[in-house]
Amino acid sequence: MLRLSKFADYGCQVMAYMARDKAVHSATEVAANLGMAAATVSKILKMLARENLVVSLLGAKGGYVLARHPLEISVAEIINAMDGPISITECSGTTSCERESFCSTRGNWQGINHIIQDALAKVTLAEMIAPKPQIVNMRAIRSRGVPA
Amino acid sequence: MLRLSKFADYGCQVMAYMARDKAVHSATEVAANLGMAAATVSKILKMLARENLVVSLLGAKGGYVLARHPLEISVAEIINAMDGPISITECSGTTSCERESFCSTRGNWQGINHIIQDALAKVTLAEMIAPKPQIVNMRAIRSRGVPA
DNA sequence: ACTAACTAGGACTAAAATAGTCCCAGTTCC
DNA sequence: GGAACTGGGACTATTTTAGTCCTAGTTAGT
Repeated sequence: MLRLSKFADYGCQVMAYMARDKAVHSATEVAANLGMAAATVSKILKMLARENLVVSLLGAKGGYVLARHPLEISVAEIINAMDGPISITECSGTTSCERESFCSTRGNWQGINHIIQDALAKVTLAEMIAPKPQIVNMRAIRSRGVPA
Repeated sequence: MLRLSKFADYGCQVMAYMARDKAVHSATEVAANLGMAAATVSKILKMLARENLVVSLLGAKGGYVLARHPLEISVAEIINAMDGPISITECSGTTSCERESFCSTRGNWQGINHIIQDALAKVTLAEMIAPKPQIVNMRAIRSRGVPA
């Protein structure tokens, strides 16, 4: 139900790849290693650069490097960079919709948004690339058991 | 970033409308009251009925009623009914993708999915229609302050 | 100074998902 | 029997998304 665009997914993969070392990676190189089209990876890296998640180095031998340590980059940031601001519905608060009278639900959507935002903000890139999938939220596991 | 389809949004509105009383509501009536196209509302109610969130009554004077008490219907269920199963990425576990070697991130997506799923499962329809927007998650507020 | 290897940015196209409409068949009430 | 409904699916239009390509600008090496 909650769709994440492919870009957001790609974005995470690219970031995860780059997080493995501090070397400069060109778009072509990343593309080759991830088995993705060069043009697509290039586009994704441009987007990530614009949002300051990666730093671009111009010129020959240029490329991209993570802007921060993987521990300091959250999944929420990556998704934000690729798909725009997190919001589960269109009426995100600023614009008032005509149906507002019926839409007492709005406050709750916003609450839900916050919850999801929080959940994603807590997962760092470092956790994403952990070889053995790390458990994201210990409380959730304690109360519900380990997800299948 | 997390997009909810319009259908899911509509679905919640329709459910919220129906939750106000226990009367039988026809699709046309709901449509008129919510200011939506009759055909669209009809489609939405059919979907909700197929997922047993509303009960349909055939024939003249027929229509729809909530299948359960608003307190026992979660937002997650409504969204599920409209948009299919909750899943933030495409590789939801059963199918293995070719990129699996790079995709050590998968375990974490699943964890994130669970968190979001949980968050939505905790919000009931009754809470959604509460006149004063209820706070969904007290912990979140305590730790971060009331959302703007 | 020239060339090769890069990124920046945006225009553009193709493909797929979404939203929305319509139609016909079946059910029930009066 | 006719009117008022839902059930189900086919269909179309629209919007999003994904993906490609082109031109300009930057840097390293020779």
